[in-house]
Amino acid sequence: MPDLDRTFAALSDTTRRAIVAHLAGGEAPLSDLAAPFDMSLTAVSKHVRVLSDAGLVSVSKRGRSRYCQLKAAPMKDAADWLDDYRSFWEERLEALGRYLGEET
Amino acid sequence: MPDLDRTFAALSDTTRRAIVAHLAGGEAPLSDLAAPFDMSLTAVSKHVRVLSDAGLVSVSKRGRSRYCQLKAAPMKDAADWLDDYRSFWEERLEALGRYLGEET
DNA sequence: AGGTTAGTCAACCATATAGTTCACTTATCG
DNA sequence: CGATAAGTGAACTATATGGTTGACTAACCT
Repeated sequence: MPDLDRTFAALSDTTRRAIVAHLAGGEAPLSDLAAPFDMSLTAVSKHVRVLSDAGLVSVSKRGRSRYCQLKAAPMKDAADWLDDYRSFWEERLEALGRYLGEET
Repeated sequence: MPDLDRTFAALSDTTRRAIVAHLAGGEAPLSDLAAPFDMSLTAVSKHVRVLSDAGLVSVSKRGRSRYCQLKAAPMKDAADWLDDYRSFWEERLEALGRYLGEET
């Protein structure tokens, strides 16, 4: 599976995006990541594996904990892909704004 | 399914991203979209449906063709989500660059 | 040593995706 | 009218996802 496929797929789940948001504040062990969710630790572990397979997160054992860390590169790759179309949506939304605002 | 879930999921397929790229150049009928792919028209039709369910594309009948048009808003929503973490990855990648470049 | 905490693994279930083929409807062309 | 082109819909297959539970391993704390 191409990298971008896996990156976007990894980001296509609310739980995983919340995990990414959590990790943006610094590394955290699995159990910390799991705490906010009404879901088994196993389920969170699988979400982290999806993120890790996509390269969005790296996991390192320390004692009995698995510390997860957000990785920059795939985030940037996804943002870069979208940025190629930034001019497209900015023009459209500006045009819409002008239409709704009826200015001039 | 939350909007962002569907948007990212829609973008998590190479074929669909290629369709988006094609449509960024202007609207096109399904058969034009399908032409570059070694895949049945039915398959492409299903891809377009995924994009359309995600709000990324609108489809309008004209004659016997279905013209597809790229929609701006969900693209921007996805980019906005990623942008929240832009500072994160820029810092990381800059730090990496400094390390590799060994400047100062 | 014994108990608790952190996490994985395997099995299972339900649903979604990505593709196929075949049959069908519409619309255009001659 | 009849042929062709554009596209949908249904049925099918294979694989992935998102979740569960239960058994297990590994580490830390008394």
